[in-house]
Amino acid sequence: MGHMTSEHRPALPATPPLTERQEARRRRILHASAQLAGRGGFDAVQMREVAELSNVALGTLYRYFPSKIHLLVATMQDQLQHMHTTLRKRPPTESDPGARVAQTLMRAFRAMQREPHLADAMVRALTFADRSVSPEVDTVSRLTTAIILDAMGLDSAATPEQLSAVRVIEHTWHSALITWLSGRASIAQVKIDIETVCRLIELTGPQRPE
Amino acid sequence: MGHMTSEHRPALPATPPLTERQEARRRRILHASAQLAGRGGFDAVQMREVAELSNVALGTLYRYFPSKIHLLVATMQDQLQHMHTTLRKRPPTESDPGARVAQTLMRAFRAMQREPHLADAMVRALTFADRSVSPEVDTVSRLTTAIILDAMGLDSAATPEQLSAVRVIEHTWHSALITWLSGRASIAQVKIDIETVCRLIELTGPQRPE
DNA sequence: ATCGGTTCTGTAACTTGTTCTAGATTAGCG
DNA sequence: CGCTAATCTAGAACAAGTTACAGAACCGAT
Repeated sequence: MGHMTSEHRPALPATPPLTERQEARRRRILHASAQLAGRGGFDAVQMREVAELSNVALGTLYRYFPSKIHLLVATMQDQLQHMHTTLRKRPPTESDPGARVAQTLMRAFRAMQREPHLADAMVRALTFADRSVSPEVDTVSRLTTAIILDAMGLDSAATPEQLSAVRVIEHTWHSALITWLSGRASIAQVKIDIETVCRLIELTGPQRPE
Repeated sequence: MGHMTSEHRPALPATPPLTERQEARRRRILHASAQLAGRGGFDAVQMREVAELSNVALGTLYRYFPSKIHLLVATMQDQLQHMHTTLRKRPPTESDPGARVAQTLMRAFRAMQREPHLADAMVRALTFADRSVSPEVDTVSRLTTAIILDAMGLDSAATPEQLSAVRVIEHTWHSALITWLSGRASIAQVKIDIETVCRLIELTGPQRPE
């Protein structure tokens, strides 16, 4: 009896609909994860502590998130959603697409500077994830791409070259974050790297001026 | 007791000279690490196995490499040295600096395709490393920079802009590798990303004012 | 309200990175 | 050579991620 509930299954193996209590549990878990991560970074997110803090048994935690990496990547999804809606409220002011992307990424970067431990936990999990987490990491990647494309302010679809540039920007964004988080690059350095890579956008097949 | 010779300096610099047997032990450890990594990637490098395979006690292994991450980053240093000398023997044939860098990185990439498990172990360790491994990761970064600068064929010193471009290329290189290793990007995709980012070099010519 | 299957809980066990300890071995030096 | 300090070995012990399992609680359908 497949009713017509809003159920699209393009990718994931049909997430069974969660009851209210289950949704609440999921929330509590993600909240506890972000809280612990914000306090002490990747290492401070200990599965036993997450379970206790969210009033859930350890086994249940693992039923919701099959590994610590899954949990932290899901936490990043959550935070990115917030970031995306926040950024949409105040679109970048620059006129150049490249400059707009750089401005947006620097805003995101400043948000991370406010919670460096949380950023550490999420980014480390993201880059450490192996194939078993690919779908979730891909979701994060798509979110990041959406944020960048938003910043570019494209009316029409992006060209393949532009998409390549966006992917390179994402690469630089993640890797620059890592070097900053591990203390091997300064904030100024990250800024320069972001601005440098955003110049790629100017190079690519620009939207034809009308 | 307190002799003038540097004894247990908590800091980085002066590695006390190793005896021959110690040098041999270090070699055996690195060899065992690469061997296990080549077989099954990051997870297959288990400290107890490394110790046994290199005929060294577990405590000794930890004296030489204070963590699994340190060990794998050192393994990467080792492999990169090889790669550097190998690449030097056959410099890139392209004429454009950007194309030369892309060609060189694609060669390195093909080498990794021959040992994907080893690449996995090394790259995952590199990006997962925290502050305690910063000096070692920095060494790897300097090696990579040297390879890229070599490929550019610079006679004189690079300009700051060029150095920024090189850093962005490094970011892209690492991150693209990760997406490939975790199965989220194809080999062709990585190639495109490398070629895309290498276009930055053309932008930053030292003898080009505009 | 009751039944049957699923989910959740509490807890123990297992895995692997890391630390610690006591004794054997080695290196450097007079 | 013989001494002393450093290093190495073997093994236990600890920490945190992960798995396993028995019983309680919950959900949906009858």
